[in-house]
Amino acid sequence: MRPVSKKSYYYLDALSTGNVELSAMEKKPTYPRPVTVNDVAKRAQVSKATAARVLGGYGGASEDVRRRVTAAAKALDYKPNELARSMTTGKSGTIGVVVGDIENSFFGLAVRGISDVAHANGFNVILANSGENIEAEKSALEVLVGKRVDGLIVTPAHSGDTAHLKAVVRSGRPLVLLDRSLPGFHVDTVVVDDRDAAFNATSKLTEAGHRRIAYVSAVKAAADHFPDGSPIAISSVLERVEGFLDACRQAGIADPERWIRRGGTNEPDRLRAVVTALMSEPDHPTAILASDSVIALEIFKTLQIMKIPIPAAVSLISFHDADWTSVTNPPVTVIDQPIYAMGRKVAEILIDRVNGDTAPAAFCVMKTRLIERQSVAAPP
Amino acid sequence: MRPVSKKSYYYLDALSTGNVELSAMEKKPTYPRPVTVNDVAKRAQVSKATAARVLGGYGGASEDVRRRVTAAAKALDYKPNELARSMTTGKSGTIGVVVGDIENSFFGLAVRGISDVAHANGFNVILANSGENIEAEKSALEVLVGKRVDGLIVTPAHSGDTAHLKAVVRSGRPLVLLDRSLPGFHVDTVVVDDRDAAFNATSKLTEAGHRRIAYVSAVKAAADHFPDGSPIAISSVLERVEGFLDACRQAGIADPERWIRRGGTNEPDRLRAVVTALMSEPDHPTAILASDSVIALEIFKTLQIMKIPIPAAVSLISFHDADWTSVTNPPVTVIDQPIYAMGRKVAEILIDRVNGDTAPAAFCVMKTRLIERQSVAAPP
DNA sequence: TGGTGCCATGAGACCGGTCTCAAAGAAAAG
DNA sequence: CTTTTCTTTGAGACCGGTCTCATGGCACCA
Repeated sequence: MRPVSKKSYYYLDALSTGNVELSAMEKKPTYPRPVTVNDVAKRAQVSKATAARVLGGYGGASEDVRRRVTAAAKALDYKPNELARSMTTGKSGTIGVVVGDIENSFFGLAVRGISDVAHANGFNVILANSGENIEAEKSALEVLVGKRVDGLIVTPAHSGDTAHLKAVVRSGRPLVLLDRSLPGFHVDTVVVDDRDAAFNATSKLTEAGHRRIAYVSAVKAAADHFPDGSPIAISSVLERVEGFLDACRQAGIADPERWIRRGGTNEPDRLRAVVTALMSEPDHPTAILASDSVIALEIFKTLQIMKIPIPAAVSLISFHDADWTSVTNPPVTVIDQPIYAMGRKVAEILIDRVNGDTAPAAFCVMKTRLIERQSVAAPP
Repeated sequence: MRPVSKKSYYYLDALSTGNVELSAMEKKPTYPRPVTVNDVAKRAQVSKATAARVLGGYGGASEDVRRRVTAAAKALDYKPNELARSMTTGKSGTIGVVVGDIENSFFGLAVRGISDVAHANGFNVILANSGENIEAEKSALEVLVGKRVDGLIVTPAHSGDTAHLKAVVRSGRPLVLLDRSLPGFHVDTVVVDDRDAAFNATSKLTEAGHRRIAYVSAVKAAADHFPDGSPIAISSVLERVEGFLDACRQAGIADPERWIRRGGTNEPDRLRAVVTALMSEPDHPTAILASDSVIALEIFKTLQIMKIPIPAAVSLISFHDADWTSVTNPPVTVIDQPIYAMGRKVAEILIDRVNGDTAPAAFCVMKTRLIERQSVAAPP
């Protein structure tokens, strides 16, 4: 027997086991190998290096050669292999974005802002969803770094666990935080004035005469209550809670913490239970502040089911001027955040960094605005 | 309230002292070169090939070597370069998705379905937005193919211009169409029964006694009217229009085409103008069928502004059971599409193809369901 | 004890680009 | 006409993995 090459061994194995895969493979049409610079070069009668220069648009070349190469490329339908290109240049022309919940229109809008700026600057966007889960965030980051993205935009799911983010910064890859800051972590950050926003909204409620005001947030946690010993892990949530509490205290409301509740991301059932329980208490709140529009929508639905009229029995204010908030009955008063602008801003900062900007880390706070509609009234 | 500077742009470094990371950054980006298999190999005292085998998990290796390499990798914090890996294997572990409008919750949900299946199978998703623009679609495709995605999911923006899609198929890269089919283009496709859905919804309106029914679609075009000589370029739109017309004709309505209108994607002003014009005609329609939820929302708002009561003066049915449709006043009757399931299905088909499935192209039609709420009544 | 087959390992080609460097040729300067 | 400078071009290394192939060692068997 002659020496058995790996190939013929595979072949024998397939035959002896009656493997169907092989016959499938045999049938599989053999697609043309994608054309490379080398193919173009040969056809244009120049060296690989020369062809690469005109194709990649970096070196000089005579008019004659340039024309020949371009013609050959078109004739062969040459498509550059971005992978190979990225490998030598070290640049992928891609930025990675990790958001908490892609289905939340807040992130949808922010991502559009990011994409618009990215594409205008010749960058592509790889989007990953953490589902507000820190482990998913870590693995997403791992993948994006593995793909050698040029920079990262992240809405960190947890401010306690930031080793993976610090590792990114240490490796020299630009990172910008969106919507949430990380205490003690000096890196470019774009957020809104969450504290002011919550303070203003809550003040609006206290001024209307409310004394029992609930704050319902989205972030999943072990317990429903915030003041349960479990720390608040997201800066924007913390800021909002503080603004909320400040406004309550300033209005002389005692123990406002008791009305703070958490729902869960993508867990409408759980949130509904929380709201139902909240409103079933004997001295239930007369006003609710919702931390985002999906929370608010669920609260709205639940109140509707419970036949609790807005704003007659309960007033409602929500973060995020989602599109539906103006068509409900009543339309709901919201805190308008410049989300699209935030997306643009965060992408602009990132791209500057990718292009070599070494200025000190910027902390960018954007203003919000209260849009008063008809979901706020005096308490019953 | 906490003072916020007008420019809302702070330099943290100016406030904090002695930030090591940043002062290092001010110098030059002399970051440590990322560690490679070679580095690991050297540290573990084995050859590059051996280290690569255990790191890549493909070849065999003795227990001793395996342990040494693993330890070295951990000590050096080795992160594989996916780019390099993809280049030799030809597989990137990534699927590309091109949707019409990422902000439309229809696509948001579908993308979540796709992502869930993709990630469960070890694939990553690169998302691109065509904005229903055929040129943007082409360029997105170009980029994704350049990045050597393993497969593509596309919602084609135009059924007349499909050369770029055919080129993808010809190159052997799996492609699956979502939500829209392409006539004469035999490739895996996942759609809903648009024609039936439109027929049923329209029938519901005719049964309620309506004779003047408008169909408002999202797709941008040169003119407002469909029957203007410009062909309908998207299969699902065409199917819906046909279902709509069939139902009208079956109810004995003459010239139903006159009530067909187009808005525009991401052009609320334009759509509002269309609706306003439509409803300002002397014999304006008494019912409207909206082709998706963002269209419906805009129609809803416009009618509200015009003080045209729903359903007293005008009945409304919309495609897509968007979350807000149940909280409006009145809640709107919708055609529920299994969007998330469609996303999952389309990803499953694609991944099967990537894994070598060579079965003939599948055409998958999913059923819709009419959810009756309170936006339909008899005409005034 | 030699043959045989398997396993572990290392050397080096390879993927498809970029980039460095040197040689050849052309134009400009002396 | 020679020297210098600039431009155009080609040869080949390189990026960081994968993969083929050859080799050396060991177990198994007659």
